[in-house]
Amino acid sequence: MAAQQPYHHGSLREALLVAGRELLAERGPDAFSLSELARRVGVSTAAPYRHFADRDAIIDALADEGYVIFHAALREAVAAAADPGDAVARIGVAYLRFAVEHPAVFQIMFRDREGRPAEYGPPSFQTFFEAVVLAQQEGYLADRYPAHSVARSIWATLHGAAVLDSAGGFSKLGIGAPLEQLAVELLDSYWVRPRPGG
Amino acid sequence: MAAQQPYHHGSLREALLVAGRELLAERGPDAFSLSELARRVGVSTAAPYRHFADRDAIIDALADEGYVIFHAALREAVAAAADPGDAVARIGVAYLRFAVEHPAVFQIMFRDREGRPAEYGPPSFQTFFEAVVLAQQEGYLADRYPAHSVARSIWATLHGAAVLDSAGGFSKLGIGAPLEQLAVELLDSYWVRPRPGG
DNA sequence: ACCTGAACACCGTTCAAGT
DNA sequence: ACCTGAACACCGTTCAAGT
Repeated sequence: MAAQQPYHHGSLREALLVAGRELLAERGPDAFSLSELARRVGVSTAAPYRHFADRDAIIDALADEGYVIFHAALREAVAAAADPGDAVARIGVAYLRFAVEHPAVFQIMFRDREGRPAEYGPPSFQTFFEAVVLAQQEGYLADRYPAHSVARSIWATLHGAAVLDSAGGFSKLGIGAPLEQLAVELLDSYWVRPRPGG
Repeated sequence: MAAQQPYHHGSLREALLVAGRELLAERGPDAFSLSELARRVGVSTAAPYRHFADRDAIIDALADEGYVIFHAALREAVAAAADPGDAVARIGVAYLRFAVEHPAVFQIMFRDREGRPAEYGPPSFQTFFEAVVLAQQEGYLADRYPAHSVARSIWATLHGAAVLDSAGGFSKLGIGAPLEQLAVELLDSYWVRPRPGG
């Protein structure tokens, strides 16, 4: 029911991102086609180049959208937490949930890329890091190593689980436990005193 | 100095795998081109299809080679270990080292794929699992959760660290510590009694 | 049985030309 | 300023034809 498109699309950049989000979710990062995207938006294959440098630039823009959603999810987890230990635990669940619910976006967020190395999705890691610092201070997490080291270990555990799980690695072992239970088992070894409700 | 190739290559399958290993290491999985591979081996672009169903089949074959090397590395780690706790610790170092030394192969080994879900690189996970069982029995690892759960958590920690590190995530934090030190910090929380030499 | 040559559909990217 | 049309180099894959 869209009206006949005028020669100038008007909000092509927006339209490319909206349709791009869908295309990425449908096809995954590897099969994400710029030509297909242009076709869906009803524009020539050259048109997107007026708004993005190349294919990678669009994917990066979609990754940026992912960082925003991801970061919001982590902040919600912290906001809902009863105390610093609970905050770390809830971030764990949120991390896994994000990876399962947005597998393609999750993949591009942490992919390696020339001039844009896979990062921790800052400022998300910063949010997590602060939660770890507080949890250490409250005695929930060991302080044998500095906070950045502990944060890195827990982050790696969550990231590894997210990658393997979203890729089907865990289901291979016949484990279909809910994310909450998985998160509890994954982080179990890090607690040095019981969490509230743990 | 290669002699003029006869019409029948003779060992094309082998040659494709050898050159494929190189091409994969040079370009990474995404830019791995079947045409380029055929060109390097000095054969028409259609020739590889006599030996592999498609591009994915060659990459899968290269992943299989990766599994073999990976598995050998884990077994060497176990063989060199002083006891079950040390075996788990050494597997950790071997895991990280493999990811750093063979980043492209590591990526395709654990990639998601239709009909070939990313797995733990069995039988490598089995080797690791057995080491965890023994380490639990010897009291090095907690037995609050069953061995498969503990093994999964440690595996996730190593996998996450390997992915983030080989993608440049860790260097972002300015941490250039050697792999051995990184492995020690990553696995620190899992030990419930000191390892030999820990 | 194994490989070539040529073709097809698709892709990312560029650029002169249109509005 | 923004978009089209047509082109280029490249890709994966297929298939009749060659040895």
